[in-house]
Amino acid sequence: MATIYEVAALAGVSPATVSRVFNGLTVSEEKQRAVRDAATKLSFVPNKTARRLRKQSSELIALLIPDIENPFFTALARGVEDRAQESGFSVVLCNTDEDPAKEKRYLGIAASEQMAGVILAPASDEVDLGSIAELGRPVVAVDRTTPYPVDAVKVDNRAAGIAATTALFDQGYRRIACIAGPAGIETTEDRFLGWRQVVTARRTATHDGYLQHANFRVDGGRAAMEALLALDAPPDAVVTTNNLMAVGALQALAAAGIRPAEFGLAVVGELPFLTFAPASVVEVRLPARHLGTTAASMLLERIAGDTTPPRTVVLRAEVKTPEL
Amino acid sequence: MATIYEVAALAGVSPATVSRVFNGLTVSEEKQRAVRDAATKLSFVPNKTARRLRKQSSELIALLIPDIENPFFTALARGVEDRAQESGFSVVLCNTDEDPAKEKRYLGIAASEQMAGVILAPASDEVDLGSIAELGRPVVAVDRTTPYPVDAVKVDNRAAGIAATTALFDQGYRRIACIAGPAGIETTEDRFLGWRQVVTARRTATHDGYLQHANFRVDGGRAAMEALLALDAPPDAVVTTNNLMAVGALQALAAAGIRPAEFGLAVVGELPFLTFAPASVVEVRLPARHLGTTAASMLLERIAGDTTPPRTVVLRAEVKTPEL
DNA sequence: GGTCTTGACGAAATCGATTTCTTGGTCTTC
DNA sequence: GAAGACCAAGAAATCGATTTCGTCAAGACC
Repeated sequence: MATIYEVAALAGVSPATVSRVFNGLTVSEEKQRAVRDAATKLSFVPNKTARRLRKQSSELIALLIPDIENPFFTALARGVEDRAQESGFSVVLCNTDEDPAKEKRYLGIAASEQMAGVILAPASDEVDLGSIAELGRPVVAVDRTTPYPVDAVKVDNRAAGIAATTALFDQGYRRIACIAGPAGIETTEDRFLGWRQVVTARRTATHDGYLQHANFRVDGGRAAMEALLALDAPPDAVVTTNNLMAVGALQALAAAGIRPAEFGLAVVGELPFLTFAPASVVEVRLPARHLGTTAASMLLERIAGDTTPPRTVVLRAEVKTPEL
Repeated sequence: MATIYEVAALAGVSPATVSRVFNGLTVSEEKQRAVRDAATKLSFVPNKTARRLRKQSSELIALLIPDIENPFFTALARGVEDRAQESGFSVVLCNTDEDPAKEKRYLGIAASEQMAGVILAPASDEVDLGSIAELGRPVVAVDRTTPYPVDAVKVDNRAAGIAATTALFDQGYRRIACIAGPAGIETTEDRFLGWRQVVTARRTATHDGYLQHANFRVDGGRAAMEALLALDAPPDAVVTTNNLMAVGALQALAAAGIRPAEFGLAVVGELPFLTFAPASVVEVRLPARHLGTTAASMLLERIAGDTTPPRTVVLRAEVKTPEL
């Protein structure tokens, strides 16, 4: 790999001039041509590391997501990537695995790699943005918010929970349970509050076991649904607060020999890779990709120097009731 | 962010000594303690960029995959990540989108960011590893191979295709079609050859349209299945050469009102997020995660200085026939 | 013609670590 | 006790870019 010095020597100019050519500063026509010729001849590519050391920043943005195997987050990642790409930034994807320790590690890496900024779907409330913040690097929280005064892009989760539950009610179900995620995680908390609000207001039947907490994954949803079916007065419908738990719930229903139409299911999120006609499931579709592009746009504005006070953008989910 | 100079000043030693402490070289007990105290007091973290500029290499490995929304590749990524993590390396995930241009861009980034190595699931045959190779950075091809003399980890795709087709034959199907991926991609090519071998050897019924080429995604599988069903002599079973196309095929079957048991389906890969009892589908499970860990192990060995000739590791897929 | 502004561009400093070179001191060894 | 071996540790070079500073020349203006 050729360096700027070799290019300079070949072109008969100083390294400074080569740098100026590559950074679009004023250089005379002829030297410019000489430099470019020399550069192509040596197939010169500026060393990003050296540049970064000098400039104290890079064209890399870190994206921290809690579960890379969840299609919601990969769709979000696509959004971030597409937007970043347009501005010449590259995205480093980091899988925190819902683990605050891993999250911390990656934030440290983002700092010591002098990445230009961070987009973060926090694994927990006690995320520590101190190290990033004191470097002055912008951070955008996505999907979930943080206690720090940073930009955020989220979904109106309460409304999504309400919409999901109301849709089931409107279909005639009157014993509506809820499979929520781990307690303490904001998104699932709000969606579950939406459910409770509707259930309370409409005075549907209820039962101690109608609220199940599960992990955010398929197995959690399956176990929760099995628990619901084992109640003496089982529900006739259920709201799951994320996509993967809905998959688990459907698996449990299938295993119990219950056909989709007999049992109402509403999911906050989208059922991934559905293989049967999904007409019988209410999906409250989250704008995953849009969350990503929005977060990336906000981050890029900050990187470009925007210093207005932190904003929080709230996107709406789109209800897709089955055509009956 | 404190620098090594500030630590040195506070500890009353030279920067060189601080560096030595952090790199485990011989330093007297007392200076070592002084340095560590100063470092913690200033919460010093070595600047990775400066280190990289000097050492000409980093603890970052690039993983280039063609489709981040395909669960096969995310599982593979998990494998890479887990293994890399153990050795203190971080993984930069790059989504090439099956696009040779994007792939090239990311390879350039990997080079100019002086990443320690690259794990690559090539988007096409004409991948250009020149820039990486001339830097002497190790490359491991995963899932698909390249024309370059580099390490590779792959699956015995031919055997997988044979296994899938044979399983359908054994279940009694005699009109077995194949939905293959885009022509020219090695994995799908080999799987399709496996299918053809069985179909020819067992002399099952055949038809011009029994081989469908589709893109690697859900919509491709669906379209291909629709085309199959529209034939005058439609097949009674189908082998799909990847996971997402199987999802599409199942969707098309469901839309046509054909129940799983009436039509044989074998998939090379795993059906993601299945919501019905999958007993009726033959899955030839690919060791996605294992591909990732193996590739990462090989790469890490190369990074550590292994200079033995390139190896190709071939893993076997595991057939999971439905319990009838 | 003389002073002032302007612009191109080279010399050298800089970013923050690692690593080579050097020095001064301690420890062996005959 | 002198010579050689060895070791801790500071001084300075180095990695490859960017950027400040200063110089020199050309053009503007009175």
